[in-house]
Amino acid sequence: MSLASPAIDTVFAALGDPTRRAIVERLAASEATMSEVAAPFAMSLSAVHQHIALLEGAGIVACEKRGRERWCRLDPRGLERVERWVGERRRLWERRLDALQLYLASGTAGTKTKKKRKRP
Amino acid sequence: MSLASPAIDTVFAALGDPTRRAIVERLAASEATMSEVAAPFAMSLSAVHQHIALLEGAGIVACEKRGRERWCRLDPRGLERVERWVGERRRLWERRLDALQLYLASGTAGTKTKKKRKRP
DNA sequence: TTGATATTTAAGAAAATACTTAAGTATGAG
DNA sequence: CTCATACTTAAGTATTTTCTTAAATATCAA
Repeated sequence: MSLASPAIDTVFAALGDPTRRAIVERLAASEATMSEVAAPFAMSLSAVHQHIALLEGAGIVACEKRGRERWCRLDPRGLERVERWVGERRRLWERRLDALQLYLASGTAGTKTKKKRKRP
Repeated sequence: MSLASPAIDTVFAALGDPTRRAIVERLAASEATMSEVAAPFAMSLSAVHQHIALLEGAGIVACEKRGRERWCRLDPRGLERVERWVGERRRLWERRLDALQLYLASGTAGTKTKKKRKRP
């Protein structure tokens, strides 16, 4: 029943493949059955099935069986986790850059890192 | 001289590997030389070198040689592209969900998709 | 029931990745 | 110049991933 979200590792690995990103792209437009998803690809249905299973395991896609068809749709929570992971790291680094800018602008550069130095 | 940014494909593939994400994580904290980056990992320096080269090729990390050391730091633009790609798809799908909610709430459900239907 | 459709599963070939070791090159210190 | 440090590069092995074919299973329709 998978209450815990899949390891972020799994999520990134899933998006690492171009076919799977194309599937995400397709499902961003609308939900679709497996055959519909598979149609544009030059590979067997079985291969696409495996890709979808992987996306499902990563929490990026959620599927539901209706009759003999499997309807697939995007699970925004999977993508959200990627955004958060990437965004957090980027902002962490950018804040550091900003701090450096301030530091350099303050004219303290070249003084090793003493507290403040009242100019002599 | 690489004016164009690397294919989004390359960027996602780069982040698909756990070691490389750990490197990103490390560099989000501060820039570092290759040896410093490599230190915590249980693999050869050569392997880490290859990972860093790949991250560089993907535009996620930017390096600069100072003397005999190679200093590496995060290039926020690489991560930003991932955020954008993922965010755009997620929002596209979520907007569609919202529209569906509205549609269902409007009491039009079950009427196939005619324009509006003034209630009879 | 019988046949067609829509997956699903299993097993293995093929291709791509991640690592290793070993042998380079470049730079700094003495 | 000589030695040690800090990477770099090349080549090959190992593992992982992707994709295929073939043989199920499940559902629908007549």
